[in-house]
Amino acid sequence: MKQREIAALFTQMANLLDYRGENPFRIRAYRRAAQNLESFSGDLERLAAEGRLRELSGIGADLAEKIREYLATGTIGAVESLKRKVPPGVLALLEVPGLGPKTARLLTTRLRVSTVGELEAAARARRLRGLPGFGAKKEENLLKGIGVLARGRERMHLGIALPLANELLALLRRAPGVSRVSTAGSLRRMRETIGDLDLLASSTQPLRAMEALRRSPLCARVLVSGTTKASILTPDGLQVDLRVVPPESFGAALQYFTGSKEHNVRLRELAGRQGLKVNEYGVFRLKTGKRLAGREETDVYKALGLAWIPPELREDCGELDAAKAGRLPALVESGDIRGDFHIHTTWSDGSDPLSRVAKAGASRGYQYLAICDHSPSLKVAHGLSVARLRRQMREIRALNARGGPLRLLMGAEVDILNDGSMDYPDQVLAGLDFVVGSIHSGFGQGEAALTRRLIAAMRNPHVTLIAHPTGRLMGQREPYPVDLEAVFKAAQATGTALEINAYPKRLDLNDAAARRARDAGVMLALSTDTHSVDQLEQMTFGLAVARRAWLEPRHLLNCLTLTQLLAWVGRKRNK
DNA sequence: GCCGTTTTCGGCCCGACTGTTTTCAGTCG
Repeated sequence: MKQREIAALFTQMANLLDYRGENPFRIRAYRRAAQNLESFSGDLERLAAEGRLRELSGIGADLAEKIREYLATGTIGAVESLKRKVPPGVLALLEVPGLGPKTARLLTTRLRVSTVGELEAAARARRLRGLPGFGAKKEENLLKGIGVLARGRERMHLGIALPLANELLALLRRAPGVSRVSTAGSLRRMRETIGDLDLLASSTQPLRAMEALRRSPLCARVLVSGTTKASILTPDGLQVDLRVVPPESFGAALQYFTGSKEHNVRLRELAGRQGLKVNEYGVFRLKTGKRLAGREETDVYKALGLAWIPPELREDCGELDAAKAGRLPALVESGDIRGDFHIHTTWSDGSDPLSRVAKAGASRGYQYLAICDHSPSLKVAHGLSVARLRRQMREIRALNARGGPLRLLMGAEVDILNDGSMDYPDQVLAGLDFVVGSIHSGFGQGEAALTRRLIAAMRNPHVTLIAHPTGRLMGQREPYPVDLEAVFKAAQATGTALEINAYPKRLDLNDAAARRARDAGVMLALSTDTHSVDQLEQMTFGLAVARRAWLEPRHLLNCLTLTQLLAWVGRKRNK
């Protein structure tokens, strides 16, 4: 996680340089480097040790040296010395929405304001409106910005953002003149958390679409509203940005507003080298201004000599090179999913009985569901004693005997105990079709001990899958420390699958880790950790992680047929 | 400060909205 810290310092550097009015391209270089570091999922310290930092895009000789300096000393001298040259509160002032470097400079030099608190006081005392370029309105907007800052700009997870977006899209679809609508931004890329909700519509009457949004009960406040874009705040304080474009530009706008920013910058550079220009209205020839594409997103990419790139890949992580070379992955799709693992029922802490779960799985077209209730140590979840487990197995056999397209697998989510042993004896595990190993206790043991526990579980021939390998709960619990590279190695060597838990607060493994696991030759599995039948739908979120991790059907246990799956489980046991 | 099918120097993505500056600067994405 050192890359996060360094990214934050590079961003500070950019802000400080910006405040001082330095070369904007130098500033951009710092911002770009920060962004790339932020999303870098590999082992930065190893890269540094091998002298390969400059392989990262946006990192040249100078920034590589600054990264090395941070890894060695924990600080970057250039950042520290620049901080000493500006008034102390500048970085905090720049956090205020609507307040940029120029305004910060004006405030600190002309009014001697150096903290957000002083700024608020000055604004309330109406001392800003005398400044050049300042009026009553700007003063008021800065106060609003301070309010937004104070409330904190929380990112929401996909499980909340997606239903909200669908509701707004339905509302826009009904607006007069609207022909097409779509999500855009990080939501369309299916990032695990969303900052602002970006929506796109094509319409011949854009103002009517804006009006529909403004009049919706989901609009608590209008932030901006022009002829092609509007921003509102929902009652929960979430910002929704709507863009409306004419139908002939829908594809180009969709491409543009989906991002990521880095992906788009690369795309435009690519266009420039071909004598083309890309903006939200289309692809144009620079010389003649002739429009080559715009109505469909696929045509935008095609005009640049590229295959259409799935939104989940648009993070400037090699997707443009792959598209150019025709080597984009054939990403897993929902139709490839043949079953779900890690399902809870009323036998432990689930709220639906086996029969109902089986019916729900069948109606999703699944071939199999692994029923995995808790093991005895997890008392709060009514973990099953061996005797109760055997009774449950009898019920599963009886349900399977009725026939039908779906097979229930006899499984269990078995606690990995503090010493790395499993919460059921081996002969009990041997009688199950599918065994999920989980850590639910002893999170504080430290990285070495936790890693040893996971590896010990994987060495048990009956353990099929390790659930939620880092234990994180977004917004509630940090991941426990674990050496994932060692875990990947052991998973590959033992033939144990690792879970991508689809519960939207977990998404564990996350996209970056799942991609590394794939590269290490590990088999992955999507499971919803369902506690009631409607949660089977959360497979959508797991699929999003898988696609962002560049996974194809061959990388996922869920894409095997029942026969193949049972053979896969058997191979480990017979090793 | 980075980077190279046009380059080791000279470029570097592009446009919307707001407020106040009667023609544009600042901020944002």
